[in-house]
Amino acid sequence: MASKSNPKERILETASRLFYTQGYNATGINQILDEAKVAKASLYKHYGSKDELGIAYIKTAREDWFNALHLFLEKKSSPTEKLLGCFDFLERNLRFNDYKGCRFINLLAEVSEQNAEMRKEIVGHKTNLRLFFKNLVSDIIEDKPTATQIADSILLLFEGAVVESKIHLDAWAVRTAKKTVTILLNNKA
Amino acid sequence: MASKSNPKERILETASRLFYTQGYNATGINQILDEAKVAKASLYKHYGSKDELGIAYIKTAREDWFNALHLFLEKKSSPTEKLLGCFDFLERNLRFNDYKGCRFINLLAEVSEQNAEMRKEIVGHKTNLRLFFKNLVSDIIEDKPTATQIADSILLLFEGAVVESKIHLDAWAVRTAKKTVTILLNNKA
DNA sequence: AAATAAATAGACCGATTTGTCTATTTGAAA
DNA sequence: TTTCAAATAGACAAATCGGTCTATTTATTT
Repeated sequence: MASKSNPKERILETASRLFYTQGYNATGINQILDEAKVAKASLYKHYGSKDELGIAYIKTAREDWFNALHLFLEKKSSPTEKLLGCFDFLERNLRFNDYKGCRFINLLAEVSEQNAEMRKEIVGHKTNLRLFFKNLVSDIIEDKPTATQIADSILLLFEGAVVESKIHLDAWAVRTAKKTVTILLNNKA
Repeated sequence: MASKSNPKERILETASRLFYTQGYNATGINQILDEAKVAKASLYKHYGSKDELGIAYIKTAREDWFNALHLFLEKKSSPTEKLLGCFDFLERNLRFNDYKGCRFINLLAEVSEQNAEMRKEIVGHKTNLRLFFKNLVSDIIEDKPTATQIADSILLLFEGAVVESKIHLDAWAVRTAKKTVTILLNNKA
């Protein structure tokens, strides 16, 4: 239960849920305080402002996301299995979150140039995701330019699937993306 | 000049620009009025509320988007040329708008379940885009399941390129997507 | 020129925003 | 038990939000 943790954690957990489901600008400080059952002074003591709470939110989201991915891929052995497993992970996650999409993409739509630190975290996360795919594909395909091209294509299919499943509230896009990844890999491997 | 058009048009033009660059929730009525140099009563006469202005915004954005696409593809003759031309159109557009991404995806991140009519317009637009690709690919690939699979893959590459270029403020994703489309088409055609 | 409609400026409203402050209570360590 | 920090409730502030209203001026039409 979130209500059992300490105030600082409760604030971040509640903010994380509300920022994700309602959006950052549409979520007010007072709603977070109400639902977290925490006093206002506690929020401004642990986090200095709403923006800093937003930064804490996106930073922990970064850690959580890759932690969950690596945990999911633990049992997979080959690079190909891991690559395809990413799309199973994605489908499970999107479904679990009622197709709310990607926290980072959603936030980026709201704070494009406003908060520089938020943007930095978002870009950093997506850069890591790009590198993650590149490293995996490099274990399968020797030719470097080809590996980069395929890896980036997988990235685009991945991101496209996230967005499209949020639009249509359905996971068909993720399965299509996964199928296309196998085609691309069989094509050049 | 926008300042030459009538108040109703000026409101929509200004709102369109601000909603796109700042986000819907982050843009207040008063800023729109200030920059459009229009009285508040004019806004509430022509559009009944901010939400209805938002709906008008996304409806005209729908029309404008496909109009611009069809105009861009006018000279292209073959389906393959048109498919690849979509990515040239995308690159030109994204660059022109300083990589602000997709109006529809951005708005969806802010009003997911709040405003049902906005969501309907967004989903409608993206459904049309999906059908657009499907029809084009169907002219190239006879086998229907294969055509659908390829068309949806192109859609995902397209959407992924939009998102990724917004993140990295660069068009490499669009060019990668375009290249992968040629691979997919040559693979099965 | 008179009549009518459109647009203007700007006061005003209640609600809400982020953020500050005081005063009190809780809880744990010394 | 005393002490000290952490958390609480809640008043308060200044700004902004979307939205309404009145009164005046500008344009258009007859």
